[in-house]
Amino acid sequence: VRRVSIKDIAKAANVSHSTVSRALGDSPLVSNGTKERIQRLAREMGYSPDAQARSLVMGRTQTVGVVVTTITDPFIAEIVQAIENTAQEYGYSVILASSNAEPEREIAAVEMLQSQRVDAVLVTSSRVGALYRDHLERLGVPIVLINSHHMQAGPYTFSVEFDNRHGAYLATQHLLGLGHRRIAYVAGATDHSDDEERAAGYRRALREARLTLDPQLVVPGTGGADGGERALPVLLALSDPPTAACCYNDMTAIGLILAARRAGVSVPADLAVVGFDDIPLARYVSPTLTTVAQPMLKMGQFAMGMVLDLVSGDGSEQRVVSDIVVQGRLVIRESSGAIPIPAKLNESILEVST
Amino acid sequence: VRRVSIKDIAKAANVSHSTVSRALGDSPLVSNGTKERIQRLAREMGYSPDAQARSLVMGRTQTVGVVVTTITDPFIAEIVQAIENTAQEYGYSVILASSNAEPEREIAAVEMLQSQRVDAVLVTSSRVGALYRDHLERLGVPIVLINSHHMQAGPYTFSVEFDNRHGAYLATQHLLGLGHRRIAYVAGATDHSDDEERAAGYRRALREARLTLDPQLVVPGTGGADGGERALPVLLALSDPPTAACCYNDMTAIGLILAARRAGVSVPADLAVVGFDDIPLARYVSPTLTTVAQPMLKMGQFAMGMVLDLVSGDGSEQRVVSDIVVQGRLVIRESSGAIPIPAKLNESILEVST
DNA sequence: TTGTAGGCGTTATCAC
DNA sequence: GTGATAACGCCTACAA
Repeated sequence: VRRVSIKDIAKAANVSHSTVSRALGDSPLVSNGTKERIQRLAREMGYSPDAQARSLVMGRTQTVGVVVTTITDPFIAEIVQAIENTAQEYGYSVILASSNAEPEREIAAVEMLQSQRVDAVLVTSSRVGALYRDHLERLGVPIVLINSHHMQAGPYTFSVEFDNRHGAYLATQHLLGLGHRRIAYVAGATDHSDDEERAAGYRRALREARLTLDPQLVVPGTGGADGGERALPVLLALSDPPTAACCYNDMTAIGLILAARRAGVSVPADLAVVGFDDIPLARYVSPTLTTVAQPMLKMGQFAMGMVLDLVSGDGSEQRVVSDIVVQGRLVIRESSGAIPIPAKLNESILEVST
Repeated sequence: VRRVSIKDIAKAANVSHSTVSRALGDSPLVSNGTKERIQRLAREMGYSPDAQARSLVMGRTQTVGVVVTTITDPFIAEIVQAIENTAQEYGYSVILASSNAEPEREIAAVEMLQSQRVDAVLVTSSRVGALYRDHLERLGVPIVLINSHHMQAGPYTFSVEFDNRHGAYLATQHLLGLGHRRIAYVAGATDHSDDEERAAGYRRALREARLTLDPQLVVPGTGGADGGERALPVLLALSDPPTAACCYNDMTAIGLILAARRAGVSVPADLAVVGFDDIPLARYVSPTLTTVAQPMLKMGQFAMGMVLDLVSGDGSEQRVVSDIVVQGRLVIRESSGAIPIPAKLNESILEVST
């Protein structure tokens, strides 16, 4: 059962295949009569255009590549979902490639996407190594980095990033507003730039409140629940222990809360806790977790939007696309001890020119 | 900066483009000298083969389509991850299409995949409508349905399914083994075949234990946490309330546990609870949740493995591929009141011929 | 308004 | 061993 091509339709309609091509493309150069006849015929014969053949002559595939570390990360999944939705809306297909954070697989993925001649590449949450960056740039197609810290923008590289600093600032400010003066910061993995940015937001909030930074209140973590669990005894052992803790992320906060419960420390009465990320779990732990939510949906939409801007037109003109920084939103739940009023703050977008 | 093709390499190497094609394909028909020379040249010139052009002549794209309702579902994400990993391993690319469970988008997705000329399609967790099935079959490529209840296998359609019945049987048996005699079943959404199968497993376990089925012990739910929350008062109001509950899924179980805590009912002392699915949350609620884990990784691997079997060869011979049914594994945690010994039971595979 | 011819980047089938 | 040449399915000048 061979596939039906425009030539088959041409034969059946007694016209040339170019006429069929035009009719299916709804060209004005073909009479309405034959146009309808051909379109009906195409439908009846079960014609499906061959995207491969089309891109070969058109020079664009209407396809984008999405590189993720793992689609298993709920964060990334949400972003990819948004990307796919917008892509579909504009007639683009999405090729998914996961790297498992292994450099060699990341490179293999890029090469695969290159062979597939994708019109653009979107990369999420990659700690882009210099070497990898070179491979990306060599692609010769626009690249949009999402929450992937790129040191310097290349000619093809653009970015959508989350404002970690401001997010942590909001979280800390929230605790300050509740009257806390001894506020700890439980960090994530060391030398992770996300963590550094969040720590900076924490410090800024304290500075603004004219509090001196007590280095003892900043304890290391891991990014996982164990980090929070190990942090609790360290904090309790302090001569002047904190009454609140701002955590690198939700899992750290959850670890801290679990450890507190076991130690008989009441959250939020004895220790108020805020997390970061708003993972699904956050609304199911007890107490439910106050945290900073990232607008994954928007980030995906913006990223794909940038791609669409970049690939539209014939590519000759210089494109004017700005990097984007999105702001988070504080989600107040039980763990911080505030009256849980669904807050909807600062869900604005800050644009930064390239 | 035009792309470099084999013709460009041919010019640079003073050979014909066919020789280049052969050299790059590592054909034995070309002398080692020129072969190496050409391959080096290709690398230096930054050549990347054009998958479009190749598939056009080869008749296969080395590409599969994956249709999901939403990649946001951690379950589906895990399966897709496994699919992508195996696909990558065998040199296949995956095109992702999400339907949001909307029929029209599901059809649009299938048409897109058809235009992309994917070699096969994998569908996860779709409640495949008859209409949709027709569209799928019309594709003319093998289709593997994962946890998508397909009434009857078509010539191109194969399946990988989870044994819901056996899973619920295991869960219920576990509660029986702990001495419970009044065991409730909190259902999911009505007319969902997963739920029906799980309920059947529950009934079977009770029957085998020579217990009469009390219809009052089977209460409706929603599939979400609210279903479990609403179930609790219904169960407590019974003249002879249950001492244990087997839930349609983890979210239902978690809802039940949350409601129990608020009502002062101790879990597992007053009410033992088991869930189904082993979502990430299950190990973080308190008490941690005893549940039935589905081997998502395996399901993805099997599914992609079937695809590889189906597309290998020249397609002329009849393929012998069996539908697959995978078994779950009971994960014993705190909520059922058993001593939490990591159990590794029944992780076997049952094959059913097509 | 329609048809003819060429080409997109490959691989495959012939000759030489 | 290597080189012409013809596909694959589509689009698009150019010609009629």
